[in-house]
Amino acid sequence: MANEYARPAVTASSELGIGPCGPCPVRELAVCGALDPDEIYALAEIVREVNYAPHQAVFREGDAAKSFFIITSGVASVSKLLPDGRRQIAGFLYPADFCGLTLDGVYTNSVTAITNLRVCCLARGQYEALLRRYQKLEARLLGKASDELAVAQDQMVLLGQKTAIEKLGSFLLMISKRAHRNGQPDNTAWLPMSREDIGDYLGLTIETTSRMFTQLERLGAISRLSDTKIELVDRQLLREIADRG
Amino acid sequence: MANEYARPAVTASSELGIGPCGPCPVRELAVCGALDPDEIYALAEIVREVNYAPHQAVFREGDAAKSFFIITSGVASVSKLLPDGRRQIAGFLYPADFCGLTLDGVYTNSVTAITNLRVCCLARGQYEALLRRYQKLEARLLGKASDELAVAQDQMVLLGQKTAIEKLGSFLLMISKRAHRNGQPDNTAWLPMSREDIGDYLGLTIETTSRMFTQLERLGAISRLSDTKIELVDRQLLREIADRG
DNA sequence: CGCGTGATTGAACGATTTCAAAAGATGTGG
DNA sequence: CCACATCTTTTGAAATCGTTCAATCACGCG
Repeated sequence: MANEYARPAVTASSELGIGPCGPCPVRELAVCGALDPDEIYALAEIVREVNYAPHQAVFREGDAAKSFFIITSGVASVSKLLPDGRRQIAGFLYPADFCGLTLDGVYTNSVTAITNLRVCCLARGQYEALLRRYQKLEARLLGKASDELAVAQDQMVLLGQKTAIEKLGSFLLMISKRAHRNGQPDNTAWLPMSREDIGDYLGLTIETTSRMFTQLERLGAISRLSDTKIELVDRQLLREIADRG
Repeated sequence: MANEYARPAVTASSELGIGPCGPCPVRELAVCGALDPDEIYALAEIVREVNYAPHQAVFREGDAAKSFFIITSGVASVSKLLPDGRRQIAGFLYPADFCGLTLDGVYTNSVTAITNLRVCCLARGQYEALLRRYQKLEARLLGKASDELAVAQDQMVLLGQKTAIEKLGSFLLMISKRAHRNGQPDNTAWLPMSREDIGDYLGLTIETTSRMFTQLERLGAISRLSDTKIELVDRQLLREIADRG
């Protein structure tokens, strides 16, 4: 069933009259938002759209970096492995996020589809040429990168200093904030990723992650509508738990 | 005694015939390395050199971001605080590293001198103008930022997955690698930062950090010449410890 | 209906923290 | 130059939090 996607489906830009960027749902939010309509047209010439099924890899740590990607729909994880198999998820990618940026031509992390995923894919040489041509694109990318750096440092605080319940509380608040920013209700958190993914993101085991869900529910901070749907019942309480245990 | 530096000493560029960039020891390595000699001259017009004594803050999380900095000599820490005082050190800055990059005009972390520190300081407006003027400067900065992002993700693996002894082993290898890259012997690690700094960087308490030093020494991986000078006796062993416990 | 997978719960264990004290280093003033 | 005060690092013992191992539960699907 997942095999239907084993070879990602490709939609060449020429197949769509106006090109893939015309109907793009994240054009304004992504790096592309730096470009004017006519410049977008040049962009549309060189991008490919690619789909991935859950658990499929977009690329893997150590692979030659052939492309740069922008998520157009779905959710993906960014992860790194230790030699013995321990895994750290460095972050989750949502529409308008990018991945595959690298200095030396080798990916330093792996990106894997969690839900059905649609990405916009630019060959490395082409996107580098594009950056040189449109400086505002490079400026925007620098802005996004410095933003990511700030997020990464927040995650270091979480991983290095917070207790298990603080970690899960912070995570749920972060997810709901992100959903809110994208126009969804902010008292709900949709969790397309597994408990294992969440644990690997928070530096916890599956079991501890699960126990903290139960504990947050018992404290009245959240309510579990399903495994993947969490209601933030008492946002204020959750905030306090996230910062002070 | 530290008061001598309470108001950082400033050297205006005009006071030096050739300007502050002429004798700069890190010009080639830092972002500035992207510029040609005549362009450096324009840069020299707008930079100030500033000195800080140990423990002095270059800037603090939440401050209005007035400047962008490049370290020219000494070592500094990049840290973030939780409301209750817990602290995470996100990284250490060495010569040629930069700090103070921000999207929205507010610093998202604090930078503090560990040793005597000398930095090159650019007013925010001026460095933004400079970026717009010299695209290769922006390209280089993007390169450095994406590099930092990769380092940040390595640190997440360390914080989220590694045990105490793996953390300290990885830390010592990282420090010695960095020293080697700067032309120093790679079998020695100089640690200008306190045990508390190291602990806050690795997500450990002072006591655990200290115990892991003792344990690495007992295992024959390192030898302590002093609190701040560590010899990496068995690099291979240290590598194994760092990755597999 | 029964199987398989992912999530939850329980109990014992172990790594790291916490609390407390000793040992070393650094600096000051007599 | 030594004695004393202060600060940092190290060490020890007890407590805690999160993990590990094992079993049960819940859901989706053939």
